[in-house]
Amino acid sequence: MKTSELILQKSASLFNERGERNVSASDIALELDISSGNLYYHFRGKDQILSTLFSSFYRVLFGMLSAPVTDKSFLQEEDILERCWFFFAVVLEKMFANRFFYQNLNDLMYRYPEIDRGMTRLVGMKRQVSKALAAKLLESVSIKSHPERLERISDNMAMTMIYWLNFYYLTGSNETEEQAIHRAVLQILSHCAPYLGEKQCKFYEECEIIHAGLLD
Amino acid sequence: MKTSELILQKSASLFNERGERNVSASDIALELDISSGNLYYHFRGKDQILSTLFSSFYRVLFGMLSAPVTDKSFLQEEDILERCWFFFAVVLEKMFANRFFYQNLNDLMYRYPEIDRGMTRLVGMKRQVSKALAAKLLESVSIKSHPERLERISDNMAMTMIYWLNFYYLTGSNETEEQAIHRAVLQILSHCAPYLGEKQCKFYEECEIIHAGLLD
DNA sequence: GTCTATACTGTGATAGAC
DNA sequence: GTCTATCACAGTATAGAC
Repeated sequence: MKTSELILQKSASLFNERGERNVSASDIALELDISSGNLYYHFRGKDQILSTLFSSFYRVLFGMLSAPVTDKSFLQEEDILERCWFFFAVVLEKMFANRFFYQNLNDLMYRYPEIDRGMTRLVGMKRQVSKALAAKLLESVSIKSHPERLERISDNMAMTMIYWLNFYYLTGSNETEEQAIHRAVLQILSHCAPYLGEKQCKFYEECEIIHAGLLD
Repeated sequence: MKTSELILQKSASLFNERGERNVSASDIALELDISSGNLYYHFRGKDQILSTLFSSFYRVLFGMLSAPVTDKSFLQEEDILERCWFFFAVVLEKMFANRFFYQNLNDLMYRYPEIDRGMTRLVGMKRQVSKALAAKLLESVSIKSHPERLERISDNMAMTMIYWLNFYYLTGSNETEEQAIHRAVLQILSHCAPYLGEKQCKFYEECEIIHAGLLD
């Protein structure tokens, strides 16, 4: 494996572990058993490592988030709730692998205009997608007459997508990655739970039961 | 006003503005037109300033959060939703004034064991209070048989309490402090909205209307 | 590509004069 | 209490040898 690839990989894992601010260029070099001079040969500095990590993260996540609004068939499916479940699970998995961006969101956006712009766009997509999915899930319910209600719900979904893993960490829980992600998906969908139709409600409750089972 | 008081006050406002990590002891001294030597006479360093700010924040917020579970009469009131509204508004106002703690929560908890312990306890209280309030608000509804549903809702409330202001900032909104806080309260209460009784629902909708009016 | 050596910077921190 | 040095150190960055 190429050194520059190794640097990116190790940087991401150290950032996740200790927080981006608490990892210096020398720390990364040290952990990889290379000299810091070598590291600076491959990247102009920590800034560029971060920038590279972010653009690749941005590209992938943006693609994932676009799917439901781009792919016409997505929203038409019979089993829309199941599709939502998988959609959020995949997105959250990607976010989890790069959770250092979310754990220090404000600081990173303050210091790097590039991350600021990118994250703002990603948040925009998250809200847009949440709104589209919520609208579909709740189309049979009578909140159509309350547009601000729908917005309230989709904003809650977007916020949960972004912050649930942080929050869950705060509660001192130490589940496996898989459990944490499933729980997060459940928590996102919970915003729609009171409005679900009978068949969808059944699926949602099954998810709850399966998740409860995982915790034993 | 005493210099040490001025230091604390200016530190908090700079932390809110630029993020704690981006403010050095010399920055604080500079902004106050005092020498950094003078600052170090009053505090052992930035650590101690932060520690002082946190203990005072912790003491006040913990007291506020305890009220509903300590004060027996709180949950017995007729107008429980109104009381919840004021409760959250007061708590959020305090949190807003010290928002730098929440904007860099992970990093601060990673670096300062004291903040870690304190914040963990505060989060615990937030969850406990949310649960008690949600249980009261929803007591007439049939989710009593679904204890995990109640937990889902109260966790959503606690998460919203902690992260809504961060999220709202991400959406690029630039409301006044007052509007932002009112919106946050509304968003917290929205988790209970689908389960409210007729009379409470009316109050909730009034809040929505008033808030919408504020935005014009 | 990789190393060693070195220089620059910002921040944290203290001593001693006033 | 407040100031003016001054020091120590960590993190960033570069030059030049191999």
